[in-house]
Amino acid sequence: MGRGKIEIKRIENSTNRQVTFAKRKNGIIKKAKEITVLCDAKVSLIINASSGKMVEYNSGSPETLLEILDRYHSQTGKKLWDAKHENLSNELDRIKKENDGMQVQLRHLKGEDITSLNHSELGDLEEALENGLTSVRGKKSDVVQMQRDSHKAAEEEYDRLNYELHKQTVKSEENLRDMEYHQRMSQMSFFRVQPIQPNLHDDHDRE
Amino acid sequence: MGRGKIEIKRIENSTNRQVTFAKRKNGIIKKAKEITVLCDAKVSLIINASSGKMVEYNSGSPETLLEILDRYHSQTGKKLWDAKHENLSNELDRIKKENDGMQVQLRHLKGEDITSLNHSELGDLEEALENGLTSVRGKKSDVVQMQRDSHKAAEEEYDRLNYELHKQTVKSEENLRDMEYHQRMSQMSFFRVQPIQPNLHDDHDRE
DNA sequence: AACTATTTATAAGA
DNA sequence: TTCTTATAAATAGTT
Repeated sequence: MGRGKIEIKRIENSTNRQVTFAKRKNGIIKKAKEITVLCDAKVSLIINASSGKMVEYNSGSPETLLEILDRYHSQTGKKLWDAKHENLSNELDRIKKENDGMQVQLRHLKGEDITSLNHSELGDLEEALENGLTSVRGKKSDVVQMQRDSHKAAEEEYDRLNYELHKQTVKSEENLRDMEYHQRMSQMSFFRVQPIQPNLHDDHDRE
Repeated sequence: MGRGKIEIKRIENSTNRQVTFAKRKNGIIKKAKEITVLCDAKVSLIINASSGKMVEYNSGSPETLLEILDRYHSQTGKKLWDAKHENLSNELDRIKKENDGMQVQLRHLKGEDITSLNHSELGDLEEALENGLTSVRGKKSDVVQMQRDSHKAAEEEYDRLNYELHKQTVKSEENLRDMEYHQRMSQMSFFRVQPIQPNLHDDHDRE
């Protein structure tokens, strides 16, 4: 449709190609809008120029695009963006299974849901529980012992301090006694030695 | 473009609308193909009829569509399927945490990694283990009892069958004895009674 | 970016 | 439906 018919093959002239792209791009978008209105259709249209420029047309909101893509996905069964999610999805599945397994184990260890277990499984379970119990009790008694030890150490320290205090007290008392003794002694010499001293006045008087 | 000009508004006549949809849908797809070839463009086109029927056109493979959508995503910054990814990611995190928690619990119940636990936690753990052990032992003894019961029942059945067999044997022996007795009797009568019987011939001879 | 000769798409009819 | 065809619309080449 134009001055001349063109073959449908890549337009080699770059300028020409860009012009044609712009024109036809608008044309397609216009058509998309028209069919949307005329026929109640939902259209998702994304056009990438080789230059990297991009345009889009969505009838309706981005959610509509998502809906369309969802339907595309479910109807065609093609992967599309699932490839992105595949790893995540797989990991989720794997971990969910792991989870379930552990949940069962936990319940068994708590003695729940064990109706379906046979005798040997119950034996294994019992053994595991016994081992756990032994281990936990050992640890617990360690903790108790440690507490006891630290308590004992504290008591010993207390005793030692008490003893020190006592020693100090005794020493102080001794010191006190000594002081009193000396004091008394000095008082005694004051009262009693004085008269014994030669009375110089007397002597003097006598001389 | 047609016999008459039409307004761009919803076509009320359903048949007409469907026809127009089919025609224009083809037209758009044709245009999409053309621009793809002419201008080196990448086009992703998905058209949904209100009826639910869907068509698509992608220049290139589904991966191209994915690429286009990727570019759409990165260029527009619009969410699109990120929401899905986010949900998945969140769930994965949640479950991983759950998993870790259970793993710790399991290790604790097995008596591992309990160094960091305090006395009260150890006490709780011990209690849980004891409960589990009680429950498992109870179940185990139930199972043993059941086995014993079934064994006993089997033995009783065996005894009963043995008794039946014995009865049968005794009966058979009695029958055998009876048979032998009767046989002997008949032999005896054959050997002994015969002579006692009136000898008809003799009688006859005698007569 | 506008123009326009032509081609192409398509609305209505068969 | 599909085909036909008159006509509207799109657009290639030109300015």
